[in-house]
Amino acid sequence: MNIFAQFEDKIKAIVENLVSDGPDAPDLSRITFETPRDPSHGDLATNAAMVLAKQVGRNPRELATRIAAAMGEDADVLDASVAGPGFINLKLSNTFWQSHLHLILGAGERYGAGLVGNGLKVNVEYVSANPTGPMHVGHCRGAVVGDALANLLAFAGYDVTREYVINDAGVQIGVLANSVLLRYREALGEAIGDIPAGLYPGDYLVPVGQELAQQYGEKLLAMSEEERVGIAGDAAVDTMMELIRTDLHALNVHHDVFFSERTLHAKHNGVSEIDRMLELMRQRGFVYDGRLPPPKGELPEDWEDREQTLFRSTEVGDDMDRPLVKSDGSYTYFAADVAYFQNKFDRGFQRMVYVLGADHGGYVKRLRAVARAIAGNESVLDVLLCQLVKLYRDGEPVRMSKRSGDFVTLRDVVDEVGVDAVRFMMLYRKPEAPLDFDFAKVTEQSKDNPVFYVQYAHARCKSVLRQAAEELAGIDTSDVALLAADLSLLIDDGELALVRKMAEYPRLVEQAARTDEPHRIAFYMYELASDLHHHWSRGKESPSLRFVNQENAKLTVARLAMVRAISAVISSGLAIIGVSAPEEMR
RNA sequence: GGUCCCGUAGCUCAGCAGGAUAGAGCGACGGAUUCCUAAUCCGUAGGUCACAGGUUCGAAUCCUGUCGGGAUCACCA
Repeated sequence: MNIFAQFEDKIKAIVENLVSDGPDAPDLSRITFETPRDPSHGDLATNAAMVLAKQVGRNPRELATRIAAAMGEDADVLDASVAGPGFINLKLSNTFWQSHLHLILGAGERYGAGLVGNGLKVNVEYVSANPTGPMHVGHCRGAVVGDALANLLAFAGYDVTREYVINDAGVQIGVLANSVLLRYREALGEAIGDIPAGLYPGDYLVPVGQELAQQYGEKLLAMSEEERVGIAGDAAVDTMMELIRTDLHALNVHHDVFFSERTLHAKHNGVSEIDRMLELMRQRGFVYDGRLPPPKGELPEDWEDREQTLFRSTEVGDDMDRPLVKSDGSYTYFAADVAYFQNKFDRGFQRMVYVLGADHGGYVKRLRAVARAIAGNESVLDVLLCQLVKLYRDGEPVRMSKRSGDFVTLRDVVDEVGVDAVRFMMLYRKPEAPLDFDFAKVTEQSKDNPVFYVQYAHARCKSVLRQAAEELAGIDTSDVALLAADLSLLIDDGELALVRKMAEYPRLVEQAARTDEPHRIAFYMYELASDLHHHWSRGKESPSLRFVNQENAKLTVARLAMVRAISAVISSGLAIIGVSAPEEMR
């Protein structure tokens, strides 16, 4: 339990006694503890009196005084005072913070873990880039955010499955296959000239064509169109997925399941998963045959009014019903997605998270409708919409087109800027804010990237531990020894402030997990690093505050214990972000 | 035109379940290095939280509307 919840429980017990004479039980849910912005207000502040005053018809300050008096009896509370409109400020004893530090040390990198998830089965789907080429820089954000979110949820106690959907069933795979076949003919010695419009021109398809030429010789040319395209498509998708996996690993992004969309289309005894889903939904009244009203405004040129198979998503919150079958008789992507959601539901996931780019914003209502239709409510669904990354080079916007083969790959960015810097940057702003990414600027100024600031703090902690071992003969800096340190020697306010900062971490993890906001971890890491650097520099002016004190081994060990705790928290947070925690930076 | 996201310091962005005097980095200016890593620290300057209403003890935060920017809008994925 985090210390805020701990004190909330304490105060609720007190409050229940104080106001139990009323007719209705008061609503205590809005009572919270915060760390006051101004440290002179104490360690913790609560709004309890103000929240309750109106409910029970009493003066907030009078109520606060009575609650504070009771709170002051608590062994951990040094002082409880009333301030402002009815805040109750608590000053906690040094003993409390010292014993909390002991608790952090005992938990180590698991401090703050496992507090909210309850083992709930969560599916996090992210990246899912089309297997038609290497990943470009635009995929970067969703990949990092999704991966960090999965790390965060797992840390918070959820049973997380990380999933990637391979869109290997649409028309783009046919285009890809034909693009590869062109490269195949090229490999056989044919002059192909310019790549025709409508096909993928990228050089990355050249090896696939060569591979086909080597494996099949000229045999493919003699095959039927369908067979040839099938073989080329399979080969291309396999190779592209290899590329993508390699790129993802370079970005330290990992998935548990690569789910092929084709499996939803594959017939077993003449029936596919989509067929079955459609039948089920038809029975439940969500699928019908009908006509859609034409789009508002200007009619698309190729608009045809026809009867088609529709999903009754208006029934469950969407703006319009959605087509499930295209005019050529094949299923729409949406049909596959409904079946895919059903598939996840059948696999027992209690919560489905989709990490999508902002260009999919219009898709969210549809997904909610699907969740309602299949799971009965939309609370099982969480959509994290990442705004797009605008890429600049020297202040000029970079135009990218996958069609023309002209784009900055994710790999280019990772190789030049470094995984740690890229990941931290992607997480150092909330996902719903647009992100400007100047390639040249990031590359040049990588030293200014906040990731190094945090990593340096971790390296500093490790450095202190090494230094102490060198300077004090016979000192034991093992975790076991530090856990046994006499922490009551830590009485400096700067030291205790660091413990207070660390004590915020478990609640932060809870909130970040609850709101799907991994970026909060990154910001907290920066703050904790800042606090450490600040305290460190105090040792320059006051040598008595330095962690390593050659005259006092016991004090040194106590301080090392605190340093060790900080390194554990930073290391834990960086692991969630997916950034390395270096032992030294030189 | 409909829907979704954004609007906070010169720039890039935080702001925790509505809480006390709105924060950080960069940029600018001024300082700190015989001392556990200066990849660091300290100080100064800089704000009508887009605008207008509403909810309440209290609003950058919640609701409504307006303005501005971005994304998206049958049969693509």
